[in-house]
Amino acid sequence: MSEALQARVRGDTLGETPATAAGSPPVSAAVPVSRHATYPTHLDPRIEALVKDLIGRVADKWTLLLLEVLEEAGGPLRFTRLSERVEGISQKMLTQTLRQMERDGLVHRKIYPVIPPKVEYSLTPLGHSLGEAFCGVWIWAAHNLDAVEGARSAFDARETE
Amino acid sequence: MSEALQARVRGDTLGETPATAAGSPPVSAAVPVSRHATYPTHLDPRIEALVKDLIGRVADKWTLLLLEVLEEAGGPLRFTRLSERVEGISQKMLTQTLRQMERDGLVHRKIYPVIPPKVEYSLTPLGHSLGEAFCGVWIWAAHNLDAVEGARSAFDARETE
DNA sequence: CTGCATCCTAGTCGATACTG
DNA sequence: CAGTATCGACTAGGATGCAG
Repeated sequence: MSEALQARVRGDTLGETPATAAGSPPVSAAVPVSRHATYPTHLDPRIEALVKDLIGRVADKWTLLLLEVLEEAGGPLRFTRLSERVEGISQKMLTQTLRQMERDGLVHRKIYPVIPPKVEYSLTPLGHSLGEAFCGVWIWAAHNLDAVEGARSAFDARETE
Repeated sequence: MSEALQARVRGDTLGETPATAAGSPPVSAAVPVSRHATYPTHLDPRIEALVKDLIGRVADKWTLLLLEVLEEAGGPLRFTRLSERVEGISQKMLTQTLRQMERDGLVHRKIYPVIPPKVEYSLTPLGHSLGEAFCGVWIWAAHNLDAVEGARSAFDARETE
């Protein structure tokens, strides 16, 4: 899923996109979920590719969960607190995901040079805005859970017959 | 990101994922209602889990791409057309993703009993609505590409120093 | 044309052990 | 406490070959 990303990270020339919104106002969020049949990304196939890539990365399971936990917490959380709240995550994945999110500018990592170590993680404005953007999907999911469950049952029944 | 899904589809027991199994009515556990107040899903931790799961599945790379291609096409597309438009997808993944989406009620599969075979795929209203929900994320991604790129460069530079 | 079955590999995740 | 390092299990996903 991340070939393109990898390429970009490595420095390959894949078009440095100057931008989608160079001069536009920063991250206004309010989940626009618009109505049109066509997508808002017909700008440039290159940008589209990057966007897809970005989405793919950001739509990772743990990223999503961490995003929500941090959003929910409303403030900084320490490593251990996070691992407690995100049930089922291994500390490896926690570290890894946090690093990625930090790299992508979604979370801020504050280190207190004390013993024992203390590190606090919090959402950056960017991270927060992403959380809001996902709100639409979140709502969709909550709203259409039954529909999906139903479709699935129907499908499985059809298969089994 | 979709291990859990795969597992469930296969019928494995991979502890963790709550019983979402297709036919069985949701297990109503007497779980304390959660405490947060910021997200739109503070309905029930159970639902939250399902929603997370659902999102995890639906946020898959190929699903996203197919969703967009179908959305963009505005009408039914044949298997081969799809494979042409979603660059880089193997036929295995195409079939697999399509099946999953069909199972989840996102796409409709119309088979013409002719020779050679002809099958058309189109978005169901549910699938279309999901596309719209993702619109917010899509916009966020397009809008914040540079921010993320920047954050990443900065991060990498910091690491390298 | 559509799509299932098979094989095979690269990457991913989890558990464990160790350190500043 | 907050990680890093390592190893092993698992599997997503590409390539091929075949069938309806």
